[in-house]
Amino acid sequence: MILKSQVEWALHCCAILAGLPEGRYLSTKALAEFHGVPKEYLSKALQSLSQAGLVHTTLGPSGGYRLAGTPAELTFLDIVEAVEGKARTFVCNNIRANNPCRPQGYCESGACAVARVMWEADEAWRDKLRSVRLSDLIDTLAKEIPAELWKSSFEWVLERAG
Amino acid sequence: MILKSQVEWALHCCAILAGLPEGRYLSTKALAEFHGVPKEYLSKALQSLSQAGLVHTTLGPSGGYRLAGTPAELTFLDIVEAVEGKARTFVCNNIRANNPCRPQGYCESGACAVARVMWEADEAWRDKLRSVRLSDLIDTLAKEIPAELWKSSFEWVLERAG
DNA sequence: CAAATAGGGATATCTATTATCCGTAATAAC
DNA sequence: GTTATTACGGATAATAGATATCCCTATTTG
Repeated sequence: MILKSQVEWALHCCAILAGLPEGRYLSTKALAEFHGVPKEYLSKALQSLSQAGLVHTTLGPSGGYRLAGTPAELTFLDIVEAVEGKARTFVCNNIRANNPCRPQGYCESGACAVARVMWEADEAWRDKLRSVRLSDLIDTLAKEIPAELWKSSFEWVLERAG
Repeated sequence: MILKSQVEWALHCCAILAGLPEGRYLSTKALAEFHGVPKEYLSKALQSLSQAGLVHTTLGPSGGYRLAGTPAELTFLDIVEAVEGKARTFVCNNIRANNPCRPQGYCESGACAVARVMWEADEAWRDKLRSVRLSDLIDTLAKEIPAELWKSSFEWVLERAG
């Protein structure tokens, strides 16, 4: 069970978009080049972010993506769920229902106890992702990335932002 | 991203094995029939449990599986990891390394900040699974399953346990 | 009008999951 | 000892999902 690589791409892209000046947009092409990933496929991830309402888009030359809100309003969970979907990672196929000792027409009282535990773990995962905002990531990156690289990356983006 | 159905099977099988009297074994065939899942494929999941040391096996007629320890010594995480593997659910492909602004031969200081957050969430998931013991599940099931069904299921198993 | 863009659909490729089959060694019952 | 039954591992196939590419359309900028 491994998350799509698009999740990683989307997170990094949002981190870049978070540094974009007000009203500017960055294209799929620029984001793909910056991260060294295939443009066409990255486009699908960005469309997922768009459909989830996390980013705004504009068409035409100088078009592209910008965050729909502030980095503090966007959580890791928002981004992960936009790309990966909101479905639980554990699917209950209710195999207890195959128990040969069950009386005919027996009706379940509630969700399977096994599934409930797995779903609680799933929720713990989501809770953690919900607790980290994009702005937290930016703060961390600002501390860890050398000032020189931070600056040149910002300029690289500005040159291509419409 | 969805867990293997074998995870569900393994959890339910362990719940059954937990009720097995001391020194008795239950075969793949019986476990497969009880849960209504393909015997050959379930066998793979049980082999994973065996390789992880969670269950003991015996060959020959009246052979099969029993828990290696007590239900209180076995956690959900043990079972999930035995089947699903211990690998993290988020793989960092280090796409930050493709940043065109990076100086030649630039060396990472540590793990990517994005990956660290994703891995923390992964750990939160594992922490939750580690906190629930198989004995906890049995306690829950004992409360929720009608006494009649509980008893008949136990007898069904006993008839087939070697 | 021309160029560049997001968006969507169709399609292909690759990988992981799901599933089945068969041979081998070990064990228990007879 | 013989036979039946079992776990185990390897090989293989079928299916689904992830990864990736291509093309067409509508829209916007210059």
